[in-house]
Amino acid sequence: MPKQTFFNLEAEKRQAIIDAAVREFAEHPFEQASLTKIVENCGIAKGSMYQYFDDKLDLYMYIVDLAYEQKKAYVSRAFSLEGDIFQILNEYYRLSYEFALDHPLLHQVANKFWDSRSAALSAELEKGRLSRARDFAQVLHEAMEEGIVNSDLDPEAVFFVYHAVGKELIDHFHQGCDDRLLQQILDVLKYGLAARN
Amino acid sequence: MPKQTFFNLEAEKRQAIIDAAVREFAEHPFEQASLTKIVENCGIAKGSMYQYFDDKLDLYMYIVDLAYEQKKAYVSRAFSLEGDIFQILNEYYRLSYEFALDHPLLHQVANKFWDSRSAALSAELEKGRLSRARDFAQVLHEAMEEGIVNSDLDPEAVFFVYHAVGKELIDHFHQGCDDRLLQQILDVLKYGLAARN
DNA sequence: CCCTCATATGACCACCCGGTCATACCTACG
DNA sequence: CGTAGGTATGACCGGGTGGTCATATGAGGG
Repeated sequence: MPKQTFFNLEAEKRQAIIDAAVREFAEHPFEQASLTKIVENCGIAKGSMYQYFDDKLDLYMYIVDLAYEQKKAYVSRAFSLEGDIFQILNEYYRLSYEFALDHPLLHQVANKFWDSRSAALSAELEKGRLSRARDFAQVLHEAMEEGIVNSDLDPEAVFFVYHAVGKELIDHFHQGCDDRLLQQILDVLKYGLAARN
Repeated sequence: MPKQTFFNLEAEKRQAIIDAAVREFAEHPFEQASLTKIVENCGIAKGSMYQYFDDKLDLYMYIVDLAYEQKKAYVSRAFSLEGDIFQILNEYYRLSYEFALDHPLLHQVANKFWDSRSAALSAELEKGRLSRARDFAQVLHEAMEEGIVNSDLDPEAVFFVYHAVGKELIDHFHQGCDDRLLQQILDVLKYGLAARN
């Protein structure tokens, strides 16, 4: 968490720091991102950064949280949608895509976070995965009870598949992902490969 | 490609270099792997490394290729299997898992390769993806013609899904992956979420 | 024996990193 | 005016990096 000093800053300066950090963390994973470049790009002294944040990790997690807060503002609408699980998933990925288009840098920050292999970040990663799993399990359970989703399937395995495909999808958003392909991919998951009768 | 000098080395010394490099690249992605540590761990001088390889990238690609050659020796059997596409996929991931158990370090090297974000590696990454896509498209096409696989699906989308799930699966092999979960995941892909009648 | 040529070496280079700290600055209050 | 406390600063630290190069070694052939 940033120190109080950071929040005492004039909004303009604070934003300059955030912007520079977002740009750096959008381009490089945590370990390869350079604090030195961030301070150069926002025109403050290296030492000042340590008046605002404990260390590089503190700054990073602040920026990642910020990116996820903004993403949540887009994506959470999907879960309050009236409709079956397939419509919800549809909307979820459509909104994720919209977020990626509107905030490409924040999107990349949030995205690169999942590639982190640092021991210091593994706990945060697991926390994020669990929170996603809970949201998904809820929706899936209802759909199985309603008979919309094949209840022979293992919910854990279903989440595994959606998590994997979701990650890869979101990875590919930056190269543009037409609605058609997105639809086709969700159809593959919906109908499965095996021919029906 | 390594220089001729490298192949003139006594087998034992050559292997020591390979082993040290494999260990380093199994633990760290290309950008964070340290040449200095590699030469320390195999007991040769830093300068000698540059008698054998052009630079760090040259060494890295040699090691990655080597890992993939070994992996192919395991995995290629799946494609010559008599049986439908589902049996082939089954065998493919089972063999991948076996490889990960038998050669955990090579497995990690091959695996981490896909996380590379360096511009210098993106061409190699795309080449690898295309080669996988071709193998897969072949099997998929046949299965669709035989009516085993739902031919309404977009082959590109099917590959996307399998590529994504395959990557995530293989990522998780190092935490042990019981056969049951693997089977369940493949079932999710096979039958799809939507209830059948 | 000497000359040649491939190979081995590690000190060294320039550069980068995250983080620190003595110092200076600035404002507000007494 | 003086002092106190929050803030800004950038030179500096120790340590790391990939890569180079003058020099040494060693084997083979004339």
